[in-house]
Amino acid sequence: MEPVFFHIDLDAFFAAVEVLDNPSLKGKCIIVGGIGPRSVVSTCSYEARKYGVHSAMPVAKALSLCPKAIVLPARMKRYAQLSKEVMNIFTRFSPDVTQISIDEAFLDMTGTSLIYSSPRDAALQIKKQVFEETGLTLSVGIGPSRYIAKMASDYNKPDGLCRVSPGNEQRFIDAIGLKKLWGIGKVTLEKLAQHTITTPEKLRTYKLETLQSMFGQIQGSYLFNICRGIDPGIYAQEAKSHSISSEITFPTDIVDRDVLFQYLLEMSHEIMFRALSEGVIVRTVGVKIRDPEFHTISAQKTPDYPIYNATQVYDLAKQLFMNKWPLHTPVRLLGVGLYQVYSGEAPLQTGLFDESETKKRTLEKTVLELQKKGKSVTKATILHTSED
DNA sequence: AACCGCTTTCGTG
DNA sequence: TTACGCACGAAAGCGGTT
Repeated sequence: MEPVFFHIDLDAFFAAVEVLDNPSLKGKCIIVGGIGPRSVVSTCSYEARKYGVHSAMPVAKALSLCPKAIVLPARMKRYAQLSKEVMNIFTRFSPDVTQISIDEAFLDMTGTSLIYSSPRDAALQIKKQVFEETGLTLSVGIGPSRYIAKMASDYNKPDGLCRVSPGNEQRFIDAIGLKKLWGIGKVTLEKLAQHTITTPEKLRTYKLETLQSMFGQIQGSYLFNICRGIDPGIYAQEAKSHSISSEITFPTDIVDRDVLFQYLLEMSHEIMFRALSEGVIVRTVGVKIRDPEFHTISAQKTPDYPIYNATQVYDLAKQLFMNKWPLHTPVRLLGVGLYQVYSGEAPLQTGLFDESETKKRTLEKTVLELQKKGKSVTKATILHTSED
């Protein structure tokens, strides 16, 4: 049976939710993003986009382009709530819904022609139900593969609907151009341009082996495929290990080691709390540090034992920091991360804890439960733990 | 040759 | 005029070991 995929993208999602919750904002230039001096735009309303404002732009620059814009802080909890509602609506239309971000999902609609008169009709029904039940608009891309559907949803937005029928994949890719292809960013675009490759047509003149020697094995074959409208198949990932991290860009650069260590401590607790909530095994701890000139370094350590409490994370992070960062060098950004985070099913779980380690682990969980309950407790807990 | 640890780079929303 | 977050995954390249 002929495959049919939908890619659905909520329009200016964060900004749309803010308008939904405060209708007096309707029709205005809305920027959702950070409030600090070094923050960037997460999402902006289409009214703001007319002034050249876009995601990832520094808020200060956005305001110079569009001084009348209203800047609002992100309310992730609220967005997550509405996202869930919308995703639930999607499940009425397909048993195979894959959420890929807070505001995007793939639907495998293969075979649903028996239920809906056409893919277009199904898409219109989805748009209608989501709008009636939540007030949000969205854009739907329909195609013979997930990759094509993803490109199609971007083609005609907001409140868009675009279908690429089988056989037209390559024509469609040519129409949208290299810059808008999923997986080609600023750096790759520039590298392609240096080889005088500026269109998908030109890219197709290169042999697979040539592209692989130019861009590496994986990216070479990726480029070879997407410029022909062939799905690069990057969705089927067998869940291995993942990572949990936290980082902060300071409002002004920090030199004071004690202050930096205090941030390391708080972030260590926060990420280990998340790990323990998931009930996972952690193997690697890393830090990330950026100086005022944007030079960024990272350092990791994988001890030959698993990591089971926040104090361990902090001690390792502090060691890594001290080994890597010269005294008196200002820090713009500081981060801590857990890597090689395995689910409970991971082979490492069994037989690695002796009795006392198990006790410590249990204690840590209890402490972190307390932390959950309030800020004053959080502070006290962190201080207490650090002095132990 | 296969795998592991470490660091950097690139891309996404 | 400049201005540039955060969290995550994938991959490359290197040195090292099995």
